[in-house]
Amino acid sequence: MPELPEVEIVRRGLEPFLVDKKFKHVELRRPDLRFPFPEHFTERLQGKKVVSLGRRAKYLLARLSNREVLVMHLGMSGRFTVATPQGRGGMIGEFTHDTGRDPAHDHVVFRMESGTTITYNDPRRFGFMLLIPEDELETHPLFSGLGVEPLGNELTAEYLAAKARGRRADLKAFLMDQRIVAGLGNIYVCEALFRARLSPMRPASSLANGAGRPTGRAERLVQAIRSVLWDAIEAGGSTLRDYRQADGSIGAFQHTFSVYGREGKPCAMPGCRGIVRRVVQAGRSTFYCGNCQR
DNA sequence: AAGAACTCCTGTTGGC
DNA sequence: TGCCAACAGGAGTTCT
Repeated sequence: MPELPEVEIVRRGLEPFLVDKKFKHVELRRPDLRFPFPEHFTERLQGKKVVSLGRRAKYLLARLSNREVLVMHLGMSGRFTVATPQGRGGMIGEFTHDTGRDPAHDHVVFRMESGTTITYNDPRRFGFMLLIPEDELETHPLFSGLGVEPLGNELTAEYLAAKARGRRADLKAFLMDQRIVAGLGNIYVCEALFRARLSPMRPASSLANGAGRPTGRAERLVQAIRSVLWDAIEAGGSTLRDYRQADGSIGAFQHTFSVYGREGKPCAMPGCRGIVRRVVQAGRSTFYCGNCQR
């Protein structure tokens, strides 16, 4: 599930229940996810207050009152559910992408002093949690090599061209590489390449000319990446299928993929008569229109 | 050093 | 209907 937009949506959903709140009790139901939990994980969290909840790439970063950072990655199937006791009826508010989750995969339960319970569920267990001192975050191996944030000022055509120069990898693989642009995944790479009308099989080096300057393709790609991520975040607000706000309102849900998962369907580009095709690159499905993506 | 293959794990889907 | 292979929104590790 989670690429940058989804992680950002999860961050926004968790923020009011975590920031300025203290961990009262943390329950681990297994010793590891993708990696073992840090030593004394529960003890190191209990009694600490969350100062802020941020995001870098696909990582959630909960800064704690003791200057440690709780780093959380959702992997492929990680999800959080928030349960809040409300009013006399004990009404439950839920923030989740999946009501039908199997409690057998509830691996971590955070009980906050506020009374909120936040449960981490992850069937495939590709997610993980770490505790890293705040001042070691930037130099930590997981973070030191990360590329630029696509929604920040650092993603420019010049940046992409400089990174792409001489690269023989496919454009698809280049964009999936977190060391280039941090936070893109299979869906949004496919969608961004569609918006930029660029073939996933084109060599990454074609984003730069002989002098290492960005081509028009690089300019288009930057705009496409930004727009698809912003649109996804905006629409993501409506993916909170089971989110009920205090007033009881429910978000609508909408999928607006142009190519992802649309093999065999007509291309969405106005005027294009192409059909969406699926190929496998580096073991991952790529969806694209061979007619208008060149 | 870059790039591709392999790996972790469980659940769902589509074809026979 | 049941069975089995393919596949799933990720990314570190290991190999060439």
